[in-house]
Amino acid sequence: MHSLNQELNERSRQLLKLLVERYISDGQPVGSASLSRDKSLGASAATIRHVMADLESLGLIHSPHTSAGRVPTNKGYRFFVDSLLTVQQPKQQLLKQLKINVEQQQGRSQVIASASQLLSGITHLAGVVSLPKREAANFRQIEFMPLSKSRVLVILVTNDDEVHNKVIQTPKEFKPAELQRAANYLNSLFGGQSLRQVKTLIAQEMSETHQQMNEMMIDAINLAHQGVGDSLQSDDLVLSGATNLMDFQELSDVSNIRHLFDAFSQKQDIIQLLDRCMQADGVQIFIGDESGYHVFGDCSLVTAPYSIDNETVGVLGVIGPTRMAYDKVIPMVDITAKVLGEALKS
Amino acid sequence: MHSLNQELNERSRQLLKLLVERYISDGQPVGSASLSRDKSLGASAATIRHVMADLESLGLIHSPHTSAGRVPTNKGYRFFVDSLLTVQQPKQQLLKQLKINVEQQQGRSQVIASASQLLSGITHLAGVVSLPKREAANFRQIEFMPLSKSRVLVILVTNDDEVHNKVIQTPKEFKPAELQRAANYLNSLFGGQSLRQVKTLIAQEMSETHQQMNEMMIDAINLAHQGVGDSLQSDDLVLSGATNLMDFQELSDVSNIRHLFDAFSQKQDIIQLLDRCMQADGVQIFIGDESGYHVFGDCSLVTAPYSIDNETVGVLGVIGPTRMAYDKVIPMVDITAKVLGEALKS
DNA sequence: TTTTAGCACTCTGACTTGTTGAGTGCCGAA
DNA sequence: TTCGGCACTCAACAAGTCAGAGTGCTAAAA
Repeated sequence: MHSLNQELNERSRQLLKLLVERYISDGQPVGSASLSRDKSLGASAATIRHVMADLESLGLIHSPHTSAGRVPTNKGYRFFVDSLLTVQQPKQQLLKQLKINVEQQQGRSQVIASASQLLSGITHLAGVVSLPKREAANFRQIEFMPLSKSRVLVILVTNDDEVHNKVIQTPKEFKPAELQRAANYLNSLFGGQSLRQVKTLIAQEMSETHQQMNEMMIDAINLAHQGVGDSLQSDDLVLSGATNLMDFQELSDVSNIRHLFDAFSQKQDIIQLLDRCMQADGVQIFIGDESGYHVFGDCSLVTAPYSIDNETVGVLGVIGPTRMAYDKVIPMVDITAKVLGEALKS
Repeated sequence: MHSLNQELNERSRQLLKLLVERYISDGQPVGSASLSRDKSLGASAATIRHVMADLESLGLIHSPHTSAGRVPTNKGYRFFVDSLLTVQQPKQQLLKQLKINVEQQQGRSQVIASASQLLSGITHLAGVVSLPKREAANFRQIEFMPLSKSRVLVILVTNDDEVHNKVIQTPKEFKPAELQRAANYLNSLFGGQSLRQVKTLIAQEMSETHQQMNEMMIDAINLAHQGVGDSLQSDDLVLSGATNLMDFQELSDVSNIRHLFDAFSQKQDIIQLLDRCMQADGVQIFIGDESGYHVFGDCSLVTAPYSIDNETVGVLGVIGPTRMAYDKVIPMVDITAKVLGEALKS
């Protein structure tokens, strides 16, 4: 099969574009007569019907029933966003407003929450932001606090002023002074490096022959291993405006909504899905079940990774019905990712 | 108006009880014929109709339309749960299962999440647990960490192994050693006391004449004031199984569900509502909009406070349609509160 | 060969109509 | 006070009608 681009002549593409746009704005199947009224095509309803028949045989549109107009298929949407879509650049004013809103928040979690809310508020869809990967954060300070004989509380502070804590089991009892020394040692060893580096450093130290290390250092490394170890992949996400999705009839049967919200409270699957978008460079779009996630049968997901200092640390995006205003959503997701990255830098 | 208890004779009460039970189990308006088939009443349909007419004029039941059976009103439910309900004691085995499930979790938040999930899982309704008030927790240790010239990170560890942190602005620049001294001082001063006590202590110290205090102590108290100050009412709640509510037809029109879920993601109003239940001693029930919260128009809320060492620290409960199996939900909420309190003690 | 008008056909959705069954209120007898 | 009987009401369902929108096909026009 050769590319649709070659298969379709200019008029067919124009027609498909018009049809998708019309369906997105009206939500009703669009028929030949309605399209022929649009002067930009300059063809009669009958001609349009011919073209539509072609498009249907190519699987780009289909009829819900005999005498309803046509509706884009997922494949049709895909072709539309890939080859036909002209995105609207968002107003400069909106960008400014966005920046102000996000940057006036204080605290990492506030900034992220506001980004998510802005996404959902402006698009009237559901906004989602994955929390920044901790691996990218820098090690600032570690402290140990004895809780009981064999339990120690590890407090890890990263340079984005976040505090992570974890209770670990220790093989032996440590005296406060020992813990203090271990912390001092680790702080001088790891201070300022990224958690990813720290992790590899710990792995190195543990595998090396412990010739030039004294007992305290060995203990310290072991403690760090337990305390820092799996605290890296604490994935989570912030979801806003999920209820916006209830306003769309195409999703509005209760069982559909139920599945969707089950997925939202599950989180796990969505986190995985977003993780897959971390690799991509710019805006990425999943239409319908392209995500391999059947719950999104009638939904699309528009995502963009966001980065701090050129390093991708997370993903944000918008979830909505396949029938969404891609021309507005895509740039919105795009600039929100940039704004969020900027805001997190400081 | 004298009490309904006097107004109603035994048969009327039996009938109301039967009617509510029938409606709760079937979800259909229940008619006189259907009730007369129940031998326990021993009255004909016509007689039952007379009684029903009385109950209707008292506002305890009503007809959705001329020829549909009767349905309990909120007032009817209220009378039912207050005077007619015989709760089922839950099986011993369930209690055991519950205990095992909750106690095998590790970490406060895990324990709470499991309690919420069990509530929703067993009742097939929405479970909700408010996080324990921090005020009840004991002060264990405080640490200060300089972030920049005028910003200090306060780390507060409580005896339930929870770590709370907050960035505060300081009027002057502190040297690390100064912060260390301040922390030491505060730790020796407050160690082991409840945060509520600590709070009053701080207030006292600040209002007293600072005669016998040196400058370090004054700084320390000021830092503590900022760091501990409003960290007390960090209210939050854990909600599970909200999607269960979508299964009930009486709520299943989309706009109803939307309002309900808006409220859930809002959280604030529900937190307030739960807070009001902290005062109550045992299980408390809000039927319909008795809560003063119109979103719950067709919902009821069954709550119970839970306590650690005889001190009430939080509230848990179940949200469901007014037509819920109160006889099973009430004891379930009751024992879950006890189990949760126990589990949090250790 | 492509485009167009015309036509018969199909399907949905809104509306009407009739029927059934459940339930009610009232009345008069037991 | 209780009960059976009776006329009445209403929702729910099924079936039928109708207008409107849209289609595919065909034959004529460009």
